[in-house]
Amino acid sequence: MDNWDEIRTAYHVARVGTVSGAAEVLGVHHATVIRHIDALEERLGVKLFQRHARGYTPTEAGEDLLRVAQATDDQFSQLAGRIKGRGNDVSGDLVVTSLGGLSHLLVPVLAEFQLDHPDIVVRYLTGDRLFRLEYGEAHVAVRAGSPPDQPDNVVQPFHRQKITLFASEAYAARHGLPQDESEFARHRFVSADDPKSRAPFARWLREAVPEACITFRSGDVHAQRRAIRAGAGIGFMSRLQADELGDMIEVVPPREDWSAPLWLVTHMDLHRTTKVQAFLAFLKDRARAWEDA
Amino acid sequence: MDNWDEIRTAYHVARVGTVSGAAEVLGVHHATVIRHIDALEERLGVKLFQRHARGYTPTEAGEDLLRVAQATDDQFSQLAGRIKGRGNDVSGDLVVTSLGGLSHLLVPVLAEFQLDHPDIVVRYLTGDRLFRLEYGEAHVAVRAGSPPDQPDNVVQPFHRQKITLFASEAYAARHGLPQDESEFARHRFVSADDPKSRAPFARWLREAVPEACITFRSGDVHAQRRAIRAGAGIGFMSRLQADELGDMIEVVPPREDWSAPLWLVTHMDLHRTTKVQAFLAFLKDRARAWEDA
DNA sequence: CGTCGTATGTGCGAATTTCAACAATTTCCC
DNA sequence: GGGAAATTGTTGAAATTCGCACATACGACG
Repeated sequence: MDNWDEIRTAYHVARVGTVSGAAEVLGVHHATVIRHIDALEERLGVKLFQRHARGYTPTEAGEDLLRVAQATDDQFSQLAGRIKGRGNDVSGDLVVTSLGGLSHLLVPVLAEFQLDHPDIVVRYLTGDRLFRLEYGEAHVAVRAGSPPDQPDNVVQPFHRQKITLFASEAYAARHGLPQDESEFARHRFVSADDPKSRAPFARWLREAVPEACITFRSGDVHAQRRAIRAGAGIGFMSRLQADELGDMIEVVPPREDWSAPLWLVTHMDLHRTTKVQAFLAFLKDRARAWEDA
Repeated sequence: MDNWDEIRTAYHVARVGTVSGAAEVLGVHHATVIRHIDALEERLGVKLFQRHARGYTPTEAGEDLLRVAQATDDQFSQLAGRIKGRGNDVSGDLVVTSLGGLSHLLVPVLAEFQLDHPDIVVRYLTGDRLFRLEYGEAHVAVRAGSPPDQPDNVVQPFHRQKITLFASEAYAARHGLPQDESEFARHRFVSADDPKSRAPFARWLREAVPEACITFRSGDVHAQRRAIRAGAGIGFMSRLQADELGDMIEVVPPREDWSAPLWLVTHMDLHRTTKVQAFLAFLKDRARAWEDA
């Protein structure tokens, strides 16, 4: 039973009772309707209508088709309503992904956004692997570093974190603070575990500080942060994070070339939807407050 | 939501996950599939799939469509099965119509046919108006008189009733019986109420018998029969009916030109179905027994 | 009884759809 | 890392479908 359009044609003929009337409803020529019916009957091997000069009267098979097609038409109408409506309301899942290290930025925003839109179910995905927008794994991704260049993704600059070296007050009390770069060699540092990290501040650290001074390494950003907080060493952190933790001392002023830019990435197909647009607008609005920090 | 074929295409794409795979299943070119999807998405204003090099991943809207279309496909498959099967088994309604005067012939046959085919529901329609095959009011009609010449109906000769004049024994005892036509004028006759009846025996009666002698007239054949039986007059009846009633005297031998031929009429569209064919074969078989009477 | 309005049915030209081939990209696998 | 396979995307050519005009038939209404 292929060719659903012919079923739809037969359905309207059964409803209206005449080929001409059905043709008018369908917006096609009545010859087309006749040909559809003939083709469908030939394929089924059963007459669906009895032809007479006053119109088409459905046979038992035709009435059976009428019932089924009526239900189908209802189903499709509801489906169209749902689909068209879905584009214009903010509901369903909103899947956001980012590197785990950005959760302190995103989670409060996500929570507030969910409060504004109760029909939304927020799913915040983080992990070591990158979740891929092109496979529909997420609606919005926050990426760091060099601008992503996926062809099907729409990328926009988001936020530039002010990043610099921090030490805890406990560390400063014990080891003092370096006054300039020449004193770095006698301090301890906390850094990422990955020696090939392309983050600008990580590259700077590899050049400015002897490797032996990096005494605490972890692949997890949260663990690094806790280590700095606990006085394990001096390490990079954003000002926002430092403010939040409290008792953190800014070792040197922020440098522009340390800060990794953040990018908002959405898939082309989803970028236009009001749900995604609503979230992007909300996120950018909240991000303006960060700039003042 | 018109163009059901595009929904069907989208359904298969959502099922298989790739345009190429869906195209193979559908037996069309993959460019066709792409255009269907594009057209459907444009009309809905919402993306149904996210495109990537590994295939098409359905969005929420696409998954919604998948569910609905899946159900639709099931429904249509079942429908096709029912419709195709219906052509080959003897079930459902069997609607037979005839003039009311033939019920004594048809009812026993219909009852026996229903016994042979328990899935059949026999509906026997009689009435003063002719039920019209071309409007689907009946599957089979038994017509009398000149061969019907409807273009869409298939007509076959059925049976020729042996018709002649009968009188009840009570009438014969009271009035005697006419020995030849010259004595008709002093007898009483039972006939149809319609002075314009074109039935051959009715026309003959109008010419052979003075109108004043027709003392009992009724539009209902059964009433005429009862009147003859009650001795109200001499009247036309088939031999079969007379045998059934008993105590009837054949006034004159049957004449070939009195008997109205019966015709079996079916609508072209229904004539080929096994249900109708089964009934026609059954009816003709039983009719052979009448010939001997 | 004839006319008119509405219906189905059919041949032919045009428009839309479909097909075929090629290009580009990604992933898988060695 | 590199080649092979698979998939999407695009453009011109072919085929199917569609629309128009006309023929035909039937019922309603004076």
